[in-house]
Amino acid sequence: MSITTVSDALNGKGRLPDETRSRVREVAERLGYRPSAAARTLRTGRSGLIGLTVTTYGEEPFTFTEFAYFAEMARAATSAALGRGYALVVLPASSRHDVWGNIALDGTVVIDPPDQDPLVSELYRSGVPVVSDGKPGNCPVTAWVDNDHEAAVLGILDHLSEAGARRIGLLTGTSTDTYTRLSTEAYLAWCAKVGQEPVYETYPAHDPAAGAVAADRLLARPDRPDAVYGLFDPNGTDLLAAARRYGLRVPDDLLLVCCSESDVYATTEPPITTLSLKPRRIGTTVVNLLIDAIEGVDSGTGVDIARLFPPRYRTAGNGPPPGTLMPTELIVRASSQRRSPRTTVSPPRPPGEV
Amino acid sequence: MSITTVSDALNGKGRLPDETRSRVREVAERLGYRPSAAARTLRTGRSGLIGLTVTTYGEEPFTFTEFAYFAEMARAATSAALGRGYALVVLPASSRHDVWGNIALDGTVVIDPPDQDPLVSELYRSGVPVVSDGKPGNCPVTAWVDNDHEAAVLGILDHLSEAGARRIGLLTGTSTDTYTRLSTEAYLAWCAKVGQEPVYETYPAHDPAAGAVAADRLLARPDRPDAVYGLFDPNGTDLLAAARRYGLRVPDDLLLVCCSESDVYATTEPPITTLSLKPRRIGTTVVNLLIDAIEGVDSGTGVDIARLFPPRYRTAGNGPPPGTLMPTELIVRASSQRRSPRTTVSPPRPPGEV
DNA sequence: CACTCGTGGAGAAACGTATCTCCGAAGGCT
DNA sequence: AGCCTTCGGAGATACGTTTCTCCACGAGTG
Repeated sequence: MSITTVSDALNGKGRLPDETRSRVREVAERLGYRPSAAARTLRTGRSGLIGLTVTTYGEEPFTFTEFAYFAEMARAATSAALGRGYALVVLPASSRHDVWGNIALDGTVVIDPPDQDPLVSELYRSGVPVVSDGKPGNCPVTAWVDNDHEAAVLGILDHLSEAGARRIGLLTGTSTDTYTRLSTEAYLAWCAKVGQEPVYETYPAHDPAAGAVAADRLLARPDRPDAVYGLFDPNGTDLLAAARRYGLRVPDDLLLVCCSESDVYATTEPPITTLSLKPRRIGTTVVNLLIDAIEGVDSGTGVDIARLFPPRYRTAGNGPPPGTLMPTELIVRASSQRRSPRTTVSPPRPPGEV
Repeated sequence: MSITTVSDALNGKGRLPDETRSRVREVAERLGYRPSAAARTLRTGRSGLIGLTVTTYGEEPFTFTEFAYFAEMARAATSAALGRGYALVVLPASSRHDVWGNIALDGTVVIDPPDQDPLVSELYRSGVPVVSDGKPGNCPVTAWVDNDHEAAVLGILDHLSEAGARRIGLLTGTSTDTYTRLSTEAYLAWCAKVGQEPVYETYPAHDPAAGAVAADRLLARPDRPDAVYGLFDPNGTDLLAAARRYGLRVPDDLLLVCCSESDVYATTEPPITTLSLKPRRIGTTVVNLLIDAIEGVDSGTGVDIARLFPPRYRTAGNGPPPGTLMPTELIVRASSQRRSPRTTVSPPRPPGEV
């Protein structure tokens, strides 16, 4: 009885009679044998570990559960990874460098990497697949997934227009992440197209107190908007409170929409129309894309051709990394309708239209 | 130039002149050399990885961000681990068994393990340190941390009594986790002591809709309480809504306290008194205890004696595992005071009093 | 009989690190 | 001069897998 035989028996490889396999398994069970994950990782080059990197705001070590989006996304990602036999390691980009170096990762998910992120560049250079949530600016990534923020904003603006809005304002952030940038750009482009003067206020999105102040500023302007879209989760309550202070009725005097994953907006007075980014879909997709890349699966055909080449040629593809745009979902409630206060949900567009 | 020299130079070990060290480091830098985490783990037996296990409710893969408590606790735990050079792997207890086996963990944090949890037993038997959040029933663990739930409940009941409550009700859960059990027992003991008939309703805490129904049941009883403590985060809003339906004014007709980490209760109408379990403190403590155990540090003296014995003798201590009770914090708001509506915060007791 | 072929299994190398042991050389001491 | 000590570094081994190669043996085949 050799080591080879045991290994083959436990892994279902080699050519062994079933009798030998079961005998080996029985003994292993009796001994309480557990294969060494470290040795297996060393030998196979696979750890079964995926990094989940979150960008950090402010001084907090990391804020990944601050917004419901991150929490939901991380949950879906963990779940999807587990389902395919991988586990997730939460690793803020700001972690001590030695922690990053001490962990064997098969791949990494990065959430909204800043342009020229040195961490992402280094990972990519060392051959670790990187899939980003949020269209990357200049980072070289294996693939990326993002919502169609432009379409989402345009859809909301059109929706508000149809509800009778004449001057639509925006509550947006000061940071330069993709979400904020694309959404704001889409707003400005829409304004240019329809000939409306932009009316917006910005604030540091990571500061919960600043949101209320910014909402107040927006409604205090001389060119006060008659409809507002708030880019961040707490904006709905902030705007509602500000509207009350100014004696504005929602939706009669002010139409309101905000981006949020929270269902508290179903029970506010009035209920507020929200845009959902569907973080669970994003998380699942990101992880599946990453694992496909790790395992060298061409997700189109299921057949693996790239695997026949040495690993270093895998990521040599020139041209932009493949991206997937995922649809958002507008949950229409009373705050954005002057006619019928009934809640309706827009059918999500099918994914894959880049 | 040998492998030994390189290893020593990079790790700051051995006796080498500084000149050699810096030369080696420079070449390593130029080559973009990164040591193999897998090989290091194999050789040293340390992976730098800590498992974070969450018990699962219902059919959802895992619900660890459902309650703010878990989210906060996990965040603090991740942060504390990172600060000491470890990373956290989120691993639901219900994960496929092959995932557990495939990861080299230096230790595991388990959140509220059920009695006789086979997973915990196996980990403990294989020598992996296990620290639990929540006093374990019959599980053999290395150490545990929990809030002083009994003291917390008694404190709340006294607080409500002092505010004038004559009949205090409880909204509790059907599950048998430590938190629910200890809190409910403390309530019943208090009732027995002061001679009040217990008035409580139970519901499956993982079902968000069931909470509102149970709150309604509680206030619909013929022996309707004039004060209620709700054990779970959403109970505050549920009870408030139920009180409105029955035309009860808070705090005039009904005093309200619930356990929550959310600060939405500062802005409800009226603001609601909450009990905070201080999950960040718990998460930090749990992780530090675990890492102390991993590194064989006797947290009392800083001197390591146990390390001198073979590892298998480390956990052989008989007697109950060491536990730490952490204080809670009662944030008193208008809902539990008939006199002064000003918010006050009780001073937290110092930790370490078991 | 000589051969091929399939079956069951053994041997050994390799993954990349950390560490234990040992060795030569140079300098200081008696 | 001989010996001890310190310095700087080389060699070898082990960690526990996976996997490639190879071997022995028996059965079938021409």
